[in-house]
Amino acid sequence: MKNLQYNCGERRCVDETCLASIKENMLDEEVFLDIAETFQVLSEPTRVKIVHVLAEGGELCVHHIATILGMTSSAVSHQLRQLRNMRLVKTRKEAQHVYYSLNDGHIMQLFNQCLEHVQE
Amino acid sequence: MKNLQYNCGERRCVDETCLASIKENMLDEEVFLDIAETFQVLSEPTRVKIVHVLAEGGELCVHHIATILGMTSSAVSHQLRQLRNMRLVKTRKEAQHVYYSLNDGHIMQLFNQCLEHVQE
DNA sequence: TGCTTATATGAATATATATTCACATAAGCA
DNA sequence: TGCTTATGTGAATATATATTCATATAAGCA
Repeated sequence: MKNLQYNCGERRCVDETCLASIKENMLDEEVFLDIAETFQVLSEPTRVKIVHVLAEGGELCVHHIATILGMTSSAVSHQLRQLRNMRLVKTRKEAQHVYYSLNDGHIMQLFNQCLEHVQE
Repeated sequence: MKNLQYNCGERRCVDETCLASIKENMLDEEVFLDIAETFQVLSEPTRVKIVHVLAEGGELCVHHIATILGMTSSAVSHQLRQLRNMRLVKTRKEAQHVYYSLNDGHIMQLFNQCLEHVQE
């Protein structure tokens, strides 16, 4: 796999040959969609907060998350579905409760890195 | 600064004392907004593509970016404004052209990390 | 000076999506 | 069995935002 680590532009590139070469090096449309989708998960404050409280609480049911955030269970449940679909959280059912917890994955790495940056 | 690296939930937490403690450990609203805003920049395929072509081309004017992506200059310009506002790109004016290039920063680290994950 | 190109931007439109609301299901409990 | 609580979800609403369109400005050029 080609190394695609990106740095700041040191190169200068304006001729037609170069433009054609950039066009050829375009990744599949799907890759761009995947990247956008990944960032999209944490592009919403509510979902960011949910991830944070799960990191703090370890395992929490919908009602508790909603209480902590001061939101309705319904709103939280809708957002949890998205986090579930993106495998950012996992669930454990116990009686009438559904406990949510973080599902270790790539996105948590991004989250941690972003948190560090923001807190600098 | 408190260490806030998050792992999967090994802890179990359901009692009221614990809930109160989580509430106390909530970060400032602004932190959650900052994180969401950071991820928001790359949550859109067009902006992801622009970052990619700038990484390939080094320095490109609006028209060239638009040509490569098959979009109007206007649409690209609108998106570039957002990337500019978030300091993800920088500009250099030369005659009637405005050359855009990546502005090394935190978000590019996130971008590279995400690209790696997606390509696995 | 007039014409073309490059860029930027406000307004309008189209689309995506967060939250609310109403409601359904399932479990515990009196 | 009824009542309450926990969760999930479709539809409606409200809001955010991507793209288009019209237009403005600035630079190069005939």
